[in-house]
This record gives sequence, structure tokens and C-alpha cells, in this order.
Amino acid sequence: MSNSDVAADQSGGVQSVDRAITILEVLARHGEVGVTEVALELGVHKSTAFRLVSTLENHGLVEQSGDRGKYRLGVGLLRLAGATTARLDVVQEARPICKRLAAETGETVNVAVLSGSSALYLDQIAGSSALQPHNWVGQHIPLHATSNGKVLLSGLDEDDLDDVLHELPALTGLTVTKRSRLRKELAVVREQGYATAVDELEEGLTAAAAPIRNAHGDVIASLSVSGPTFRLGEEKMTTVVPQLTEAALEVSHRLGWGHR
Amino acid sequence: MSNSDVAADQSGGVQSVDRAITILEVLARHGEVGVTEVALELGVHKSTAFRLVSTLENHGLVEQSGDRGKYRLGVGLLRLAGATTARLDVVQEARPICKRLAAETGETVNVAVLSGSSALYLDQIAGSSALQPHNWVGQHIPLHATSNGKVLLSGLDEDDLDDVLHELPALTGLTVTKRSRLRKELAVVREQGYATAVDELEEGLTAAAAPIRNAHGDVIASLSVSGPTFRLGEEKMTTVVPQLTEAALEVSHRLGWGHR
DNA sequence: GGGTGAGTTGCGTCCACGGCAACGCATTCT
DNA sequence: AGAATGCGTTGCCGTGGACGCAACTCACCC
Repeated sequence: MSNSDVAADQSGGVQSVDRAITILEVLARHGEVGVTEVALELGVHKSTAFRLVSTLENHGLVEQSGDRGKYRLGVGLLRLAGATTARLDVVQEARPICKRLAAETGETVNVAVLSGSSALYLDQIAGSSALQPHNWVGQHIPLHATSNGKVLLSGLDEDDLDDVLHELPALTGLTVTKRSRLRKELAVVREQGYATAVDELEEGLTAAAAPIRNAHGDVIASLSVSGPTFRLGEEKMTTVVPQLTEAALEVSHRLGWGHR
Repeated sequence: MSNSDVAADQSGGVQSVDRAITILEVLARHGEVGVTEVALELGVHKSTAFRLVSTLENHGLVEQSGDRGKYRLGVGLLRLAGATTARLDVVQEARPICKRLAAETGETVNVAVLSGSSALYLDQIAGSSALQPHNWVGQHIPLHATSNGKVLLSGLDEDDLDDVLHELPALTGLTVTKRSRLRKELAVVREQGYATAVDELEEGLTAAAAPIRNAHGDVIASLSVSGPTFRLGEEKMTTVVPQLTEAALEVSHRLGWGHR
């Protein structure tokens, strides 16, 4: 359970601020907590906990339910978080991680988002290999024939899927063209947390993609590694995919995803 | 006079926590700020500001750009804010419906509630994920100049209206500044079940909003669609408004409205 | 009515916090 | 190049502010 994990203190900073923030984290975990319980969790006296909570309340970071009731997180946090997202953008946050991923795998890394009924490529980091693919940035690519597209689709519910999917033209011999088949694949993507596409968009082009999520858990973008099929075979994929999902998760964390 | 204007302090709480939170607010306002500037704004010594900032950094509430660079708000806030909205059931229930509405209309969707004498924005879903408009979440916005505000006002009776409405400053040339005019508009809002605001808060910004009701029929929140005026013209509105009112009604149903 | 357990508050002690000054490191000026 | 400025960062005390104690006020339940 949550309690045995002390880990609270010793941050080497200002003690009271440390404690105050720990209180916020406790409230985030438990929802509604009383002063006494907070004090217990911090290992401080009731009165200390009370004063810290009061200070937080004065700034709107926590609110009290009722007159002498428990405490919970307040809307002041929304204001601060709003200011955070103002400067946060996916490309910005993802870039350093993408570069690392590109270096690790040696292949090209892309970031894409859903735009209407296609995938819009926002960023690209070229791999180290001599053979460079063309630059996808700014292009709209079919959703059903790419790993990025499948990941983005996997974040939609059934109704939205129908709005977005119109036709499934065959771009190569291996393109998925049947809706039922695609739906099955999307279920697998949701299950395993990544998607792949081998020779489905272009002959000889293989890619794998994993979801980037925001604080609410919505899939807001997709991160992919792609390269020529002859380089990205079965066994190469077994090392690339974990690196990819790890990187996507890291970006998601930077965007606030991380409720357990 | 010599020292800072501020006035944000002396909350009668724990001093260092007060200061730490003030730092967060400063960062929220200015975006990126250095230690020295923070110290100046708080009226404390550089080292004090530094230690406070460091403590915040250890918890992920602020981050440093570069190795010895300035500081900005961190992603830890997003996680806390996520936990905040998780307990607000309006946001929780509205979210999937908002997402659908945002997809249908292609414009930004907001959820707002009445907070004191302004509208507090609780959630926002961007229309097209590529380019993010201004993020209103957590902000307090004038009631008389927004569609959300008009909807929230339309749920009040005459007495409460007077308590809440103080002044009606003109924010653009089209802002409603006369009480009599506003009252007439509110009657129309009650009548037709939605409100609009064209260039009333900001030049070039158009919005429409509809009420979210609880089981008792009270207006507890407001749902809005907003975008640039050139995209949300007369004819676009004729399709958007029904989608909007439909969505708001659906959220209301989820909250128990309409089960006799 | 008395008992329990919540949140709240005054008070005195003591230590954590804040101010000082020096340092490392960039960048700019001459 | 060297000097000079100005930033973020750190060790060192002294003291003011935070903390623990204990008493208080409410609610709720035997």
C-alpha cells in the first residue's frame, strides 16, 4: 500500500516547503484527507500539518470541504497548470528524448498527431544511417497504413473511429483494407501499447509507434521509429520496441501523465 | 515605497511556504524567471530565493532551463492538477462528450463554473491538436463578456445577479456594458437555451455556450465552443449550436437532470 | 451527560531558515 | 586577451519563525 513508502523527506531543501508539497502529493493520492491523517503521514504534529494546510488554502492550492471538514486539492492548481501547458508543446518536450531514441536505434524518429482524418507529422529526427528517408514533417499521411496512424486511432472510441475512417485504399499489397481487420489490430495496439507497420505504406518501409499521453491519459500524439524493412527485421524490433515505448512513456510523463 | 509593491504576502501562514507559492505565481505570470529576479520580487535575498526554488525543483513543480539557466513551472503541477479535476465530477463526466464535440466542430471546447463574480475555467479540449489556442484553464474571466458567463448568469435569480455583477467594463467595442441590455440578453439565453459572444471579450474571438444542469435543474456549469470569428460565422453557427446544446444536455443527463 | 476524536489556537523553545559574502562560470566591454 | 560585470550556487553563523505541546471547541455517538 501507499503508507510504508516513506520517501517523503530528505530532499535537501527548505523543510516546510518540502512538507507542504508532500501534503499536496498526499492529497493527490488520497483525494480527501483530514489534518490528523496528514500529520501522521508526514510524521509531524497535528498543529504543524494544520498550519501548512492553512497556508496552502490561503493560496487556493487546497480547499476545505465544509466548515471543519477534510481537505482536498484546490482550483488554484488549475491556474498554475494552465500556465504550464501554455509553454508546453509536444514537439518541444519530445525533442531531446527523440534525439536520444534516434541515436540508440540509429533509425528515423517521428512525432505525429491526429489532424482531421489523417496523421500530421510534426517533427522528425534523422537516424545515423547513411540511407536517409525523405522528410515527412508537415505532411498528412493515411491513418490505416502507418504505425503512427494505428496508435492515434487506438486512442479513439468507436464513434470517433467511424467519423475519421472513410476509405482504406491499398497502398501496397500488405495494406490493411478491411475495417474488421483494422479494428482487431487496434485492439492489439491498445493491449500491447505499440503498433507496427511493415510494407503497408510503402514497399520496404517498416515502422513501429507508441502513444504519447497527456495528464488525462488521452492519446495526443504518436512517436515512431521507422526505417527500411531489411534493417528493421524481427530481431531488431525486439530491441527497438522497448526503447520506443520507454521513450514515449518518458515524453508522456513530461506532459503530466502518471497517475497510478 | 522603496520596497516592492507586491501585497500578495502576509497570509498569516508559514512564511517559507507562502514565499514558495508566491514564486509559483510569479513563474505563472512571467513564464521564465531567474533567481535574482525572483528574489527581487519577493523582497528576499538571492540565496533564500534560490533555496526555495531548489526545493520546488526537487518535487518537479519547477524546472530549470539549461544547466545554470532560468526557472519555469514544471510538469509536477500537471499531475497535481490532473488529480484536482479527477475529483470534480462535472469535468469527469463532461470530458468524453467534450472531446466528441471538439472533434465534430473542430473548435476549442471549454467547461466553466461560477466562482465568486467571475467564470472559472475548469477544462479545455483543443479543437485541432496541431495548433493550440490560448489555454484558459484555471483562469477567472469576466462574466458579462463571455458566452459562458452569460449562461452562468442566466441560472441566477435577480438577487444573486446583483451580488455578482459589479461593473461591466468594455473589453472591446462590442462588449455589453449596460445592465439593462445584459438583462435582456439573459432573458433570451434562458429562452433559447444558449448564449453567444462575438468579439465581446477579444477582437476576433467568437463563442457559444450552453448550460449544464444538475439533478435539481440548477445551472452548475457551462459548456462552450469557441474559435476565431472568421471561422465561426453565421452559417457555421447554425450547425455548431445544435451540436453544442445537444452535448450540454447529454452531460446534464449524466449528472441526473431529467430523471423525474 | 460524558466520552471520543475531529479541526483549531496560544505559547515558549530551539533549530531550520535566511542573510551575508565568497565562488564558479558566462558573457560583455575595452 | 584581460578586466569587468552579472548570473546561479554554496558554506557559514545568528536569530526569527516554525514546530511541538497542550488546551480548546465543536460534532457525533454511546
